[in-house]
Amino acid sequence: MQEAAARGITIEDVAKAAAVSRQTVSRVINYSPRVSAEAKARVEQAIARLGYVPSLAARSMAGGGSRLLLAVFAAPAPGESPALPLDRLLLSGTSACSARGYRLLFEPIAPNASPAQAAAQLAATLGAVQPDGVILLPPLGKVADLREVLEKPRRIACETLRDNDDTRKNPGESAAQRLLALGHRQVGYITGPGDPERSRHWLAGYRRALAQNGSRAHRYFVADDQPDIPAVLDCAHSWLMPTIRPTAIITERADAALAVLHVAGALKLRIPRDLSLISLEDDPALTRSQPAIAALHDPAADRFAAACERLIAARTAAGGDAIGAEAPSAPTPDLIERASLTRAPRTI
Amino acid sequence: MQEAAARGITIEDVAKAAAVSRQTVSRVINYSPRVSAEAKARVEQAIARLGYVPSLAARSMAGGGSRLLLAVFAAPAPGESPALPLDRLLLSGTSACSARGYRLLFEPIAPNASPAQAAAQLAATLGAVQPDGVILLPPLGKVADLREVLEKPRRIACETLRDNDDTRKNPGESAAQRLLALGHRQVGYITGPGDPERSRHWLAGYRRALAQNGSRAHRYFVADDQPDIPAVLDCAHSWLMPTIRPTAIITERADAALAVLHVAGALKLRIPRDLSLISLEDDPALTRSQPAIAALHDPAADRFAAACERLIAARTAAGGDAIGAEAPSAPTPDLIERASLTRAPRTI
DNA sequence: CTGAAAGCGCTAACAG
DNA sequence: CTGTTAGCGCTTTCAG
Repeated sequence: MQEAAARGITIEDVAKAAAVSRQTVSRVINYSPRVSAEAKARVEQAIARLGYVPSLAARSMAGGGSRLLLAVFAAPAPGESPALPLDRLLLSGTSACSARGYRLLFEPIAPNASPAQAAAQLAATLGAVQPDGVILLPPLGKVADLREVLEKPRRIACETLRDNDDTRKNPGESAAQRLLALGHRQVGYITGPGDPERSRHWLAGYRRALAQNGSRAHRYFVADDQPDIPAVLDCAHSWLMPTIRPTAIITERADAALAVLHVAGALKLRIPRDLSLISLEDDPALTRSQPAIAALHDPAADRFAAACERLIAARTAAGGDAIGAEAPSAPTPDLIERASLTRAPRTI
Repeated sequence: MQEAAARGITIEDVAKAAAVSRQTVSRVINYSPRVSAEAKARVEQAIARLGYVPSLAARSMAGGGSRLLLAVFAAPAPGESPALPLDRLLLSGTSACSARGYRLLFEPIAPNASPAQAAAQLAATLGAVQPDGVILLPPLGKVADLREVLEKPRRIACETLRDNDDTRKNPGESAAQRLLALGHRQVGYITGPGDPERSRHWLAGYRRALAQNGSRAHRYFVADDQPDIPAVLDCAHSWLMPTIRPTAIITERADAALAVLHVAGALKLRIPRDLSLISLEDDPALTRSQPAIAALHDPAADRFAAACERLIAARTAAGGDAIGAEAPSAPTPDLIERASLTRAPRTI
């Protein structure tokens, strides 16, 4: 990377500098094993010296694959916030791709588009970009028209990131079960703003877990439809003020957990001794709070990165040439235990 | 768009179907004026019928421009949250680009990379992608090595999105001035977690505004270094409890504004009659709160989209061919007035 | 206004 | 193991 000059330097220049043919250079940059160690060394040196970088466009055109992945997502309606943690997906996906020499392109589907329109839009992008793989982000995995477009002209590798709920254990249920295992019976649940359907689903999981353990807290300590922080504060206060109160609270959102933490503090309740806390959404702020608050790990970003890796691996394998791709990183545990968690107190 | 089949259909197919040469088709899809209306119509019809979409790679290779824009940003260190509203940038940038047939690629620069390493990384990407333009997101605009890379081999059009602070009126100052204009003197300021340097800068603006108006509130009602919601709640409570209290509060973060709103409610203060509120960060939740909270509009996404548009327009103009690009959308006002704002009460 | 020719940088086939 | 020969689909340049 000495010269770092990238534009204008072609495979031809490298071939000349290394005194080999273009093909040999091509083989080297494509990790073909059929190159002598010596030639390979010369080529690699020339590449480094010249600062050669293969052109994506040329590779794509010559049939070597575009080395482009396309992530398709539903654009939020104006004024709405996206249903996906787009920033985290961008970060994890991009790094997964770039580690393997791939690039990731995000394609929004207009929020009000019909399935047919969405399919047409995707088809156009597919034709223009010719990605090596496509990831359908939720809830697009369910749209049949889109999947069809990926099969029709030429089958394109496709990964579908389903809603977490399809894969992950129901977060509400997981959290509740953990708390129940710690002996808690009076477990509260506070929903957050966001996709109401998701909330309903998670809440149902929580209710299920509690019911199975004979707790009735889910009849009393459930705050449904709590959009903002003021409401959460009110709710927490009304729950924690009386003598009969929850010994543990689950919140869907990180800021809600923080709010509960504050109310507890104001009421002289010690965390976790008097009250255990779990947030269903993780956030750096939960690490810094006093005490730190346990949270469920959202695997969306990890699974997205994994999907990218699979897509890339698929093409690499199909190409036949072996390239030492690092193993996908180990999965993170579901629940990140932090100081906000402890056994239920003896007295109810 | 009848067939929507995109792959495999080339300019050649269209030319045949329209009974013209490839060139004429090329001229049509590039909006060249030198085509007879009749030929143009035939071509356009053929394109629609066949579902033809020009290949980016081929266009790029033939020298027609890659129709790719590259947005370079500093990746946050692991565990940190990004300094930029990446999701909003992605949304606005992507839509600005796709409206003109362009695509946007995000390139993270490793957080611990030296300027030289960053430059090498950018050079590599430049060589591979050959974008028609590059946007350097803050704080990368200041890195000389990066700008140099964009000049050296072949000058690449570049827009630099500077920190808001460089362009926008200091948000802390703006908000304070608005409040002062409304007659407020006791104006409080609550920082939020995030870039401490930014906080310092905004806070300084607030202080300046107050000092120029002879208020001393900035000596008493400033909560610096308030990382989380619990702390904000404590702070708001301690300010609003006494008889001598601020008549207006500025918060850097939306959730902090919501927290203050709650505390005020608990203390039976009516908003905005007893307390005016401005958040320096806007958020949909501020619309839904009771009452809605005024906020400063963050122009980052708009300016990013505008930068993309400029880059595209530059290349289009250079190409010489006229394409009717819509005028960039009108700028949004700085301060979004909402119900949380009113004149200061007569009594101090 | 239209067409023909040439080539962008690379990789898939084939030979050697 | 290496080199040669063809294009990929499009745009440029140059002729009509």
